[in-house]
Amino acid sequence: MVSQSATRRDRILDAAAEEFAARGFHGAKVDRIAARARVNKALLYYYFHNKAALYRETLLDVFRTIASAVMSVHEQGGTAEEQLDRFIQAVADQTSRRPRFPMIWLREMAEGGRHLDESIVVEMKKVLGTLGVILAEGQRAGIFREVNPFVVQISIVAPLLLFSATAPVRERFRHLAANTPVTIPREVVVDHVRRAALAALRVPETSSPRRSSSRRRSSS
Amino acid sequence: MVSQSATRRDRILDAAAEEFAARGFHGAKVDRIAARARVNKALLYYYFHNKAALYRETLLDVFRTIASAVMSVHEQGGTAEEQLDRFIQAVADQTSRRPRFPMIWLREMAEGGRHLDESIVVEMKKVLGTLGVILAEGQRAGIFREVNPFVVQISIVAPLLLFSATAPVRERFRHLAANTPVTIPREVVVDHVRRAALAALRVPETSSPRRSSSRRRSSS
DNA sequence: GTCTATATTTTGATAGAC
DNA sequence: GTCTATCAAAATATAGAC
Repeated sequence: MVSQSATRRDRILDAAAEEFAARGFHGAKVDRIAARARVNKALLYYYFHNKAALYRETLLDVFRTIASAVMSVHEQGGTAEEQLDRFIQAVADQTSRRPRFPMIWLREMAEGGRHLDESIVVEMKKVLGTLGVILAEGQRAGIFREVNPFVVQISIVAPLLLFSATAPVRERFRHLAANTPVTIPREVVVDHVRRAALAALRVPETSSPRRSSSRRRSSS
Repeated sequence: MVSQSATRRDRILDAAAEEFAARGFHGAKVDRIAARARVNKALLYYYFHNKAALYRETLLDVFRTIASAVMSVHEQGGTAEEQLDRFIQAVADQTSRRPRFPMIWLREMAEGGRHLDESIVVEMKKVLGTLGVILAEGQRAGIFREVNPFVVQISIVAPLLLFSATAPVRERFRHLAANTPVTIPREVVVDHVRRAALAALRVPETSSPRRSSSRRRSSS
C-alpha cells in the first residue's frame, strides 16, 4: 500500500490506517502500528503527538480522498442522471479500491463521531454538498422528485459501505451459506443500488398534484 | 432499559449492551459495566466467564431479537409485497426502539465478525432466510424480478442501520448543516427505503426477454 | 451470590543518548 | 530524525472471605 521508498512518516500513516481499520481506535495498539511501519514507537510520537492525533490524521485522509473523488464527478458535468450514476460509481470504486475506508467510516460513525474535528466534517459535507447540487439540478430539470439529499446519500452509501465492510464476515461464515450464491460480485450490488436510487427519485407520472405521503404506522 | 426489580445478572447484561454499543468491544471497560450495573466487578466474572463471553451474550441477544421480529413478519402472511413492506418496517422499528442494536451490529461487522459464533450467525441467517422466502414468493407470483436476497437485504438494512447509528454524529455537528433540514424524521428515511426497495424489485414491463445488464466500467 | 483486595499484563507515553 | 530504556496508568482477571 506504500512504496518501498516511502518516508517513515508515510509508512506510519499507512500502518495506522491498516490497524485502525482492522481494530478500531481502541483496538489498535501503538506498538503494533510502529512494528507494522518498521519504525520505533518513539518516532511515531515524534511525528504525531499521540494516538488520537494519528487517528484523526487517518480520518482526514479517508474523507479527503472520498470527497475529492466525488467532487470530480460533478466537475465532469453531464445530465443529473449521469452525474448521479457517476456519484454512485465513484463511491463504489473508492470502497472497493480502499477496503479500509468503509471500516474506518463505519467505526467512526458508531463512535458517535467522537474523533471528528471540523476539518474532517468539512470533507464529509463536501460529499453531501455535491450530491445536493446534483439532485437540485435534476429537480430543476424535472427528472428527480424532491428529496432530502441526506436520505438519498445514506441510501446509496450505506449499502456500499456495508457490502465492503462485511466481506470478511461473509468469507468467515461462507460454509454456513446453504442457498444463495456464495460470492457476490460487487457489480451486482452497485447495479442494484443504482437501480434503487434512480427508481426512488423518479417523478411519479400522475397528472394530479404530486405529494409524497408517508404511509402506514410509524412507531417511536 | 431494565426494570428496577431486574436481577443483577440482567442489570449486568443491560449495562454491557449500553457500554458495548457506545464504545465497542475494546473501548468498553469491565469496570464501567460493573459500575453502571451497580454490582461488583467480581460478580460480573462470576456470571460471565470473561469480557468476550459477556460480549458474545450481548451479540446473541441483539440478533435473536431482530430475527424474532423479522420472522413474525412472515408468519403474519399476506402478499409478498405486503410482507416485504412489513419486513422493512420491522427492521426500522427495531433500530429506532433499540438504538444500541445498530451500533453493535455495525461495529461487529467492522470487526470482521471476530466475536460471532455459530449460534449468533444462525440468528443472522434467519433474517436473510425470511427475506429470501418473501422474495421467492414474490418471484413466483411474478411481481418481483430475480435478485440475490443478500443484495436486497443490505440495500434495506444498511441505510436503516446507518441512519440510526449516525444520529449522534448529526446531532454533534448540527451547527455545520447550512442547507438541508436539520432533523430528519425517521419515517422519511423508511419511506425512501421502501420506495427504493420496491422499485428495484419491480419487474421490467418490456416485452423483450429481460436481462439485467451491468452498465459501464467496473474497476477492481 | 456478593464483595474486598490484589496480582498480572498491557499499553500509552516520555526522557535522553546518538 | 531515530532509537534504547523505562515509567506510570489502566485494565483484565482471580483468590478468598462472608
